[in-house]
Amino acid sequence: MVQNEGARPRGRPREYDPEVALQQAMDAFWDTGFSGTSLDDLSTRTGMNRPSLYAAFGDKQALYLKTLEAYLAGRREAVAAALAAGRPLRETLREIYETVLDRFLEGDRGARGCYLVGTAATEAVDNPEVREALARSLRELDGGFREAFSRAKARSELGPEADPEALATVASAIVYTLALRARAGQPRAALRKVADSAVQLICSSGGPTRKRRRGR
Amino acid sequence: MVQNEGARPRGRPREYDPEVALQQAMDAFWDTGFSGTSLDDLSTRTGMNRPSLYAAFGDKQALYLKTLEAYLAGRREAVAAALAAGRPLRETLREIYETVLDRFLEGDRGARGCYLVGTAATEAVDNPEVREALARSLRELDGGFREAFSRAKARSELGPEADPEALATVASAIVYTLALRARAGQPRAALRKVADSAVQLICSSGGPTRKRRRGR
DNA sequence: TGATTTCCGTACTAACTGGCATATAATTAG
DNA sequence: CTAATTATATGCCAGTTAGTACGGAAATCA
Repeated sequence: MVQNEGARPRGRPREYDPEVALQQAMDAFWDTGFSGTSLDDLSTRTGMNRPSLYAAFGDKQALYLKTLEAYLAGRREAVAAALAAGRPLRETLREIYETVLDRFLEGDRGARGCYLVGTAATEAVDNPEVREALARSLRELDGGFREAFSRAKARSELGPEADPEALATVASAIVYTLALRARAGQPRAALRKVADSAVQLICSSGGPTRKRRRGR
Repeated sequence: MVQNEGARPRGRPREYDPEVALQQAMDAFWDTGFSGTSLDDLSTRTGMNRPSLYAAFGDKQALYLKTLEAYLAGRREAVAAALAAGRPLRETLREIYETVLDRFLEGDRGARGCYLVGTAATEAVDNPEVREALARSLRELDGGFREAFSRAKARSELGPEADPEALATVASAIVYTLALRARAGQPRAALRKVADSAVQLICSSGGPTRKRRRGR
């Protein structure tokens, strides 16, 4: 709302908050995909009329790409926060999965899973920019998990034979399967069980030097 | 082509093969999703004009649901074949992943991953029938893997502590991550590495009674 | 006050959408 | 041959699509 130093810009003030509107546009795409969401839908959900949408975000594809970036930025932040806490591997993984689940299960019209899985995957074949965003997203999540496993290994929470790269691909695969399962309507309890099984499998792998810390 | 006992049906013969046309329609949806594929697209890809499409498969959604079922049937068959061979767990898993990868990487316009992940996931929030098909698909694949792990456990390829249910969710998660990665453009070698890491992790879990059969 | 800047709202366009009515072609039955 | 049957082909429909032109509204600046 307030601009630089409270100095309002020159002309008629906007009646929307660009960040809020972007989030609302994302919600719309999240429910019905890129192709399945019309400008009328976007207009309704954001409360902006089409010319304003254009002025603010460009055409439909540009708007969609901006929502993708916003989503990625949010996830990046969440993963970084989980890593920064510096807690044991098990807890870090659990926190990431729990955070992710919260996000996947919200939504007025039912659980929607991961935004990328639900919308970008469909568009990726035909649209190089979306495909690149999807690829970047996969690399980022892999990287985050790899970092977690590397640290755990350095702290001897994992044995010397543990392969952070390999564990990271499995750990991120769990995120995507949770996304799909959420979208298919599976209840939270089932999803949590999936995550817990995976944490168990991952943390009890990689050699004999594992810590046997059961329960929370 | 040939009908029952060579007896041709009454009127003008069709100029298309329903099975081939269904496959072609599937290819179209696979590339651009349900909403992103128009009846014109379908008409072009199948070589059928719209009235023929309607007569053969019903409306767009009915056609799409039929392609989903066909895809599921194909995958069911492939998994059953891999299980029926009765080979060691490692080899069974490897075969399933290799089969799946072949399917995910084919396509004129680039790798397309899993049909369900690429198309049904997007539609699942808004469309109960698609959501149900997606849920069914997840259950089926989980079930197939569970069967594989149960058998392996019975043959002492896995230790008594191994949990077939938990392993199955991880194993199927790998399939979906392969689908996403393929769709994001990752090369076959990278995908194979993902699969191999997962096989390694899965097969070397679950207690002490594991067979240490390295390499092929 | 009036000029300037920025944004909003209506209404429009040309193209495309899913679906269907109708006419015609190709085949079998008698 | 004619009638009946089944498929294809053309073309239309009303509704929707993404995108834009244009005039008015709301603010600042002088």
